[in-house]
Amino acid sequence: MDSPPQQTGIELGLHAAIVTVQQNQPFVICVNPDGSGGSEDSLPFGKFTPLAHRTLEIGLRNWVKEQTGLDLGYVEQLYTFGDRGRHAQKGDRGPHMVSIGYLALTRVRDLRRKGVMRRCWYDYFPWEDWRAGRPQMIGEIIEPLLHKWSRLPDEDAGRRRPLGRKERIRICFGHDGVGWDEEKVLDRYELLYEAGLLHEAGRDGRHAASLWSGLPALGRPMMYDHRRILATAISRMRGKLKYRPLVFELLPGQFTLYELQKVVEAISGTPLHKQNFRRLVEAGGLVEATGKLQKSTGGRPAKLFRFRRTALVERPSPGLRVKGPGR
Amino acid sequence: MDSPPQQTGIELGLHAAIVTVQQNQPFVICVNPDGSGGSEDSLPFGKFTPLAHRTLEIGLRNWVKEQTGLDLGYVEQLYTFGDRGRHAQKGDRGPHMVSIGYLALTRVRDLRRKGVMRRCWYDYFPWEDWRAGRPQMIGEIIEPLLHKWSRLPDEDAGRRRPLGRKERIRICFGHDGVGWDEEKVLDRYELLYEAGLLHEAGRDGRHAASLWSGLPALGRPMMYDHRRILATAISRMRGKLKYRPLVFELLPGQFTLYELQKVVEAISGTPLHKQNFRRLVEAGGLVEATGKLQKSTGGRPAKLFRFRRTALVERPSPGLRVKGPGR
DNA sequence: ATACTTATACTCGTTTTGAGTATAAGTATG
DNA sequence: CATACTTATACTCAAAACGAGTATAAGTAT
Repeated sequence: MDSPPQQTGIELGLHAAIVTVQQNQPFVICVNPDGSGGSEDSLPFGKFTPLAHRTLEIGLRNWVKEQTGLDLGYVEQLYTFGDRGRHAQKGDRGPHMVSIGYLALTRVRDLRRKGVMRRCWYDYFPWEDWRAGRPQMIGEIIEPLLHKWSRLPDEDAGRRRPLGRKERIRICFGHDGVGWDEEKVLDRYELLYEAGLLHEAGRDGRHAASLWSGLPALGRPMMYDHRRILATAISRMRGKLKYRPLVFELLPGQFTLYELQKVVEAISGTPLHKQNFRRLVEAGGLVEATGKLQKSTGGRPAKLFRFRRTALVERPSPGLRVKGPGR
Repeated sequence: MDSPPQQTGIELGLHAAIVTVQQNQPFVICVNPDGSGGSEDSLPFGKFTPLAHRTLEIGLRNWVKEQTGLDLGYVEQLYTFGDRGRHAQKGDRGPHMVSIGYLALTRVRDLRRKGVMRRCWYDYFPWEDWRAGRPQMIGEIIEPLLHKWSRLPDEDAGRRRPLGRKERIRICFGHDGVGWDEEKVLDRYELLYEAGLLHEAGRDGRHAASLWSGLPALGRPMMYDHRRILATAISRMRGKLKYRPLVFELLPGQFTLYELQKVVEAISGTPLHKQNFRRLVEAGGLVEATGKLQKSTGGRPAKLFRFRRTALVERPSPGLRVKGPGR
């Protein structure tokens, strides 16, 4: 017998984008559901069960602990995703799935759990890494395809879209006098999604995949809408970096200013002027010298610093007001 | 017979903090469930039913339309609230309620619907309006009570609370060299809540209301956790104002720079230097003169301006980088 | 000893900001 | 219609912040 015709209810999923930085690379922690097979990467996630978990965040922490063995430190809610068809991949007619995405920061050193791994987030968003200059793929692959798309008929024009496709491309990818805004990670993801250039868009049936036949994959795809959640996480981190001392969650207790800079660059995806970064940080009062030195720099030993927790009390928005390369 | 022992499921509520500005006052739109009786104000809200609504936002728009008659323009998701006991007021053992809060902006002129009204948001948060200087109630009522609270034993100390109560009070209310940060609306709400100084805290059972017997109500309470949602909305608006052209959603098509300033002041709750505000706005390129004049100023006629939609294309973060009075 | 590395300090011209003063162009009042 | 009063707008000026360097310090590798 079939299961009874269950009233279509709602299930809440909790999803974590767990970020860590190592060797100057920003990583996100992934799980690969079928062991290590060919399936797509997925963020750790699980269902919220109000009977078991007093709060959403506790539920998230439990799922992450169970799936990855990690105890999370800093956790922040990002966004709730609830569009119908989000789980179209499954094709099931079960209860409607609504997902809450979280950003978590950690300093994890090794992941021993099988099926759990970290991956550089620029594997998923190669166009977001400007540390070595503008990525070639933007000019060579993305922009030509987007401009082709911008000339196709646009059924959405006008309706809730104050800007045309061409303008959106300019804003997102920075051209013709518009600068690159490293915070627009989600906008860029959504533009590429809408243009049908991402693998996920095919699942959604939004655009005939045939339109872009032979398209090289733009970044590594993820399960469901997990890449969108990750894009949201990166956007949030890049923005919040500037007015909240988030970075220190990713650094050890003591660090050199250059290490700090490299972490900020890894997250923001832009190179920074070393001398001015140092001036900014020291003037900001977020940090204090420990009196010790780091010898293994290869050159002059660097002073070690620590985060001044009390800085939170002194400054209205204690972040690293870094600015990218501008236009 | 009782209803069958229903498996405790999840219900998703959609809540809207609808903001509008009139006569230099920021308003939020409320509904009073029992007609216009003595019951507490509530934000428009309703259940998300995936069968009826394709997306969460569509669901929200429908509920708002049904309850208030308003067609919303700008809508933005704020936060998802899911703690157990949020609806403790009801005391029911039904399905667990999770709520998604939204911020909406509108230029509504008149609300004709019965039971629907607008109310100045500083009725709920009188300590947030610094336009005429530091509100007296902070020094005379809030701070004395908070300091009394800070001397009580703190069971949370250390655990997930890097800062002590005294430091949190200083950060939130700006004292001893710490400036007032108008964006910390939610932090202040939560501090007052934790201290048991808000009416809502009594419902939660967190603090014996008797501790503060004879306490004058700190701001007007709202149903459930609606005041927390409103605090989140105000925080978000005050922050986003600075890097997104939100204000223009609240202004008519044409406006003088002084009107623009008054709207910004109403939202941020701080006074601004008129000449510098004008310089900032004109330099920002967000606005262009229409060539017409507003005569009814009482003095020299003011030029009328309009929002330049294309400014979005030119600037990386096109907001009004206003700064409050600082410390 | 010499070249090379990285860290740190200082300089300098430009831009932005805070806080004004000065002037323009109306209305209200005697 | 002269005068005071109102509000709008323009301009000034010193302080601070910023972008892009040069200079110097203190190590390692050969």
